[in-house]
Amino acid sequence: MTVRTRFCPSPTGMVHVGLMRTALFNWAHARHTGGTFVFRIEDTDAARDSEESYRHLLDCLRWLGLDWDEGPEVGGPHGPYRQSERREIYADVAAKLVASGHAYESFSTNDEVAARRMAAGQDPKLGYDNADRHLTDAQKAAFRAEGREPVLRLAMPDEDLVWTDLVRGEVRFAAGSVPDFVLVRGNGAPLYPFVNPVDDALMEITDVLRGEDLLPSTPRQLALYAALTDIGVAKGTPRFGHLPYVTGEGNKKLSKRDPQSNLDIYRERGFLPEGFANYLALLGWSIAEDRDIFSTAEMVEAFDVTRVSANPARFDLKKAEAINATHLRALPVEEFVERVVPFLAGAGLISEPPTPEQDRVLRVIAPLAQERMIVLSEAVGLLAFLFVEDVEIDPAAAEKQLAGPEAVEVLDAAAAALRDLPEFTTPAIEEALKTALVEGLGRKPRQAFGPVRVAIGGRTVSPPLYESIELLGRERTLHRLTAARDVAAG
RNA sequence: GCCCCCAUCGUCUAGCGGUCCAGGACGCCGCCCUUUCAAGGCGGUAGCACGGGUUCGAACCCCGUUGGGGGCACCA
Repeated sequence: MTVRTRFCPSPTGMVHVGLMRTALFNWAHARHTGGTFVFRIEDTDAARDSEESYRHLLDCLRWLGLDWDEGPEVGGPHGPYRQSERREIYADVAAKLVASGHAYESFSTNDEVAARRMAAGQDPKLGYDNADRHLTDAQKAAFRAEGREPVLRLAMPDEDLVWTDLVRGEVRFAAGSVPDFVLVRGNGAPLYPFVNPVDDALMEITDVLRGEDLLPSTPRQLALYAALTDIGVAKGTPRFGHLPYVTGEGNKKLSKRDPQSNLDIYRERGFLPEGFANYLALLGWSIAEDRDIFSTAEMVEAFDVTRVSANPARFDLKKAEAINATHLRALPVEEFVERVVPFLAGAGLISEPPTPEQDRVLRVIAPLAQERMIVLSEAVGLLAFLFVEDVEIDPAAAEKQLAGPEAVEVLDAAAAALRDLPEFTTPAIEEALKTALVEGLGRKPRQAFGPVRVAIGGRTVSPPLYESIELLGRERTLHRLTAARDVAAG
């Protein structure tokens, strides 16, 4: 039987990195096995769901490079793929469950349940006591007469609930440890623990990979599946695999509150989709003993759910950055330029698309910039000096490099050396500056080039100096040298 | 309180009974290269939570302890 996995988020608020990891694993599992990846939107909570969040979810999935075979905007044989459009289905299945005796009407209020447990000397936290399982028609009529609206509960079987988890092996819950749970609210609204398995069954999902937080609800789903299979709605029970948490500082599950959990910040900083996917994959999975850099295609090739680790993984920004930097450096120059343009344009440094001159400059500087960046947004600070008329000199850099007569002397000598240079090329510039500053003034390279760098780039960190000067051109270079000289002279 | 999950360097992990006085990566610390910052090269630091078994032999299997995490809604 071919594998069918699914990703079924609810469109509420921001997109969580842990959620994306779950999507990635489901997708990779489907792709590795030649199966189908289904995308379904669980928008049954009108109060929290939003259209904007829905769109954003699709956008994030596509950004990461995860395509779906069935789902919103692509359709498929099991649609619709938004739960808000599937209401009648749930009502129909619920009715069948009641008719077949798997589900029943329950009138007890929480207070009544708690009171009964207390009276029996039990902990009220034990939950529902299955008291309404065998209500007579007369009793039900009496409750209705009081104006009560029953919820629908599933009658749990009296046997251990066991499954072989794809990542954890055998997991067992003792018979009687899970109370009959609510499928449909008193007002007729179907609940998540009901609609989720119903949709999975109808969409013929074979492998459910989801967060560890849902592990305790699996026994209920097993029971539901058995009932659904009995009434012909499901063809059987899927395999389950519970993925470990992605945690933040202090081993706590990365919360929605934690800014670190928002995928947007990584996109905005300029993580590459393949770099971020690579890091996400490392959260619970490894491709080989001595390797951790790989493409998404290589992940698909090697992915095996069975080898996913069961222990929680801490999200480590430093490592994520290191992985991304490696991918960034491996990018062909053309592609690097293409990806960096939106960031430079967004900062107002270049136009989009770049002018021919901007493009020329970018192509020259790209390989030099590429190897000293970890995320694309850094290009803005690193390359701004090439695309403006006058640089703004960073005060800290000025204080460090543009203070006193020594700096004035260096800047004057540099200007003099470059003013009448016959060929304004990188080797000629290097030669001229070394001659003038190192030999001429007897300065150590460090002292000689520090002030020049700040004059040119406005900061102490920049791409290689001579290349930068050539790209800048004689006029702007001399102008900046003079401007910096004035700063140094006080 | 009840139920469940997890346990190898600071972090992510490899290890699926002998080839492990435990391998890789990030981080950190040195050194080299060097016009800055990086990158790159070389080297270093650091770990099988504890206690019992099983076995000729355990990081690997079993039990317990401890520690960490999660779930117990007419939310998803």
